[in-house]
Amino acid sequence: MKPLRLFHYNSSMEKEIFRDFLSRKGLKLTKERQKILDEVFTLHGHFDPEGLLERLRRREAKVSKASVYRTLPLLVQCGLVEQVERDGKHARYEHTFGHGHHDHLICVKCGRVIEVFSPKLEAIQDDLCRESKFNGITHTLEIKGYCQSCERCCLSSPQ
Amino acid sequence: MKPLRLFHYNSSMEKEIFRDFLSRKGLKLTKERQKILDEVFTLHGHFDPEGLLERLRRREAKVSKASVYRTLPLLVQCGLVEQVERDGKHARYEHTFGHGHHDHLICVKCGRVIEVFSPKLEAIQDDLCRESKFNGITHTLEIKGYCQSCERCCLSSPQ
DNA sequence: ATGGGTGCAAATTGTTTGCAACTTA
DNA sequence: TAAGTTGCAAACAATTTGCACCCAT
Repeated sequence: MKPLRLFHYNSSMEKEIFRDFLSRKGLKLTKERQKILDEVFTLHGHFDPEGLLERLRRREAKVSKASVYRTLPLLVQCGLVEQVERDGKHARYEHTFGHGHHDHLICVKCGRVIEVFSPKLEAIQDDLCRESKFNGITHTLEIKGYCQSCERCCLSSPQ
Repeated sequence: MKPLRLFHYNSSMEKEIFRDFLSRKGLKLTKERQKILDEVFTLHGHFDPEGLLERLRRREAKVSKASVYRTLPLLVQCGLVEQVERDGKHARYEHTFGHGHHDHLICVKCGRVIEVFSPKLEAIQDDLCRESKFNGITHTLEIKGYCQSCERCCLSSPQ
């Protein structure tokens, strides 16, 4: 993990990671998988399969919906992408490599997402895992509530 | 909130809370809603709409699938139930009243769920919200990894 | 060349909804 | 009795899958 930080961020690193992962499982790095990987790391922030597909279409990239749905779990499995929220029916993802781990404050009124990070919080989670003899790999923390502007303008509205 | 702790836990309290919530919104406490509420507080642990419906059927309770799906959001809205995980397609819930807030360590190998709680962690979350001027209402923390027994026996198996 | 991968369209499946009849406040 | 609620079945929408052809390794 450490050495990576010494280099200038290189956009082909995630491709190498993905390729390694695939070959270790006897799978292939096809053009479609590459296009999907590129798009995921080009866009910053969260995305859902639908939106990703749309972005791919808006460029040249001809990738089918099925391939998007088949590739996302692979990206999650090899740790390049995380599933961050599943509100209603939509699964939402974000890429994690070169992005840094963080948690989310989600406004239930306007949907805004604020990214936060606290080393102390990470440390306490390690403690919790240790106490339960649990080998924690990843975690998701989502705090739902009201962001500043919704708090200000909608205080007394119903719901 | 305080007075409740002074009494021995009384199974009708959640009913009162639900009734109050409903009447405040001009809704009614129907037999179906009561049966659903009872079942949710009878079962301990997590559940999904499907499983809840099955349990209801296994007793006398004639409640339709539609009513289950229509009632669960109400229970969430009034704070008696929380949505805790959404893995694959299934939404999972648990009741919170008389149960105490806690977070989850989820084993990705065997699916076991360990409940944990840390006041320090809660406090740090409050800090995070304050820094972002965010009014946090609820939160969900899920740490995924390997529980002790899966760690022991499956260390080198693929995936 | 061979085994995995793709696109398409059809199938699945969890969840939502329209509606006529029924209950609760 | 007025307004919300139910059950049913049909509608939806996100995701998955079968299959014939295609392409990395």
